[in-house]
Amino acid sequence: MNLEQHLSQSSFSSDEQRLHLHILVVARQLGLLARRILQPHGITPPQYNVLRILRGQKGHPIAVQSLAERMVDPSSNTSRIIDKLVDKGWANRQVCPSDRRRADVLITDSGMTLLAGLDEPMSVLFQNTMSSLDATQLAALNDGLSQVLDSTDDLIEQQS
Amino acid sequence: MNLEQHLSQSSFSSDEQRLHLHILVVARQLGLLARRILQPHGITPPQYNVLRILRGQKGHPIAVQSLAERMVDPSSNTSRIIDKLVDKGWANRQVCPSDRRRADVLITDSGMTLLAGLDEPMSVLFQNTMSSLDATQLAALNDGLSQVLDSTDDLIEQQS
DNA sequence: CTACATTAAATGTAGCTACATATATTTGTC
DNA sequence: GACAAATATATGTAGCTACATTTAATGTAG
Repeated sequence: MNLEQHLSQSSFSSDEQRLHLHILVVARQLGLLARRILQPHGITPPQYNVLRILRGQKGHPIAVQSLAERMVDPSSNTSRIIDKLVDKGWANRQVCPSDRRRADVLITDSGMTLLAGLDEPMSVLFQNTMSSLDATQLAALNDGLSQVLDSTDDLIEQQS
Repeated sequence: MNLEQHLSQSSFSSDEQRLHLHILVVARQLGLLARRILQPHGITPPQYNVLRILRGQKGHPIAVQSLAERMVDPSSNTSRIIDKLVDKGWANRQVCPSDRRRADVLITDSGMTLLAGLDEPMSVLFQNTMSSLDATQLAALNDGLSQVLDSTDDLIEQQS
């Protein structure tokens, strides 16, 4: 089932447009599959993303702003994502003593336990979705998307 | 700026995970750029997606369900997207006489005019974001993502 | 030391998705 | 023809993003 069949469309106006749509459609499917793994554990993809960043801090607290920079979806909503994590006992938030505008965020033991149980199924998901690609293709896709990321970064920066 | 820099992360656990994140991050950026082109015209990406499908019908009405199948984000919310298009005068909806459960949707002249003005800037966006890729890379990316799409389709189907 | 600008985080709003459910209509079975 | 199953669409809800604004704390110039 190629993109044309997936969207019931006979053709696209250019290979560039086709790639654009390919990226959007595949991203949607990957997000959907991840969501279904996470949902039974009561966690959403952005919450999982934040929790993984917190674990990567290895005990060092991190400010909300630095968290936002590392997220897949860096937005001004990081505060609200953290609210949910704190509500569920997976993270801790406290005002930074040296700069009381800042909020230091830390993962809790409960959060670490949750992540430990999710590592394997998520890793299996990565393998399953990419299983048809050989090492050469994997590298070519990563390289190509890295170039596209550069272009989009430039275009987004130009606008600000 | 590669993915590691973009997410302020030193490494990933596998090339598969790196590709997974690459796809999500690039999709987000492409969506953001598209949104900024569309926003001044008062239309959102999903609304634009639906309107383009309606134009592709060349005057033939289409049912909500068929529309949903052709969308990048096929969801149960197509009705609400159409609500917005109708409110803004870009589309028409009327009960299908032969099956009154169905709603036939058509693009209006106003909708056609809107799309005509958006064709060029959107096409420029596709070219700009993909400009660093040569024809071989474009083909490799489209082929690779097509394989991933197959895998995700299989995995999603298994679950239903 | 006061006034203004800057910064960090939180909040308000509109629009979106995913999932579940409700409503209305048609189809199929007896 | 009545009635259950299936179908097409619409609606309810929680959580999400993008953008703008607000609140609180810190920096800085005079």
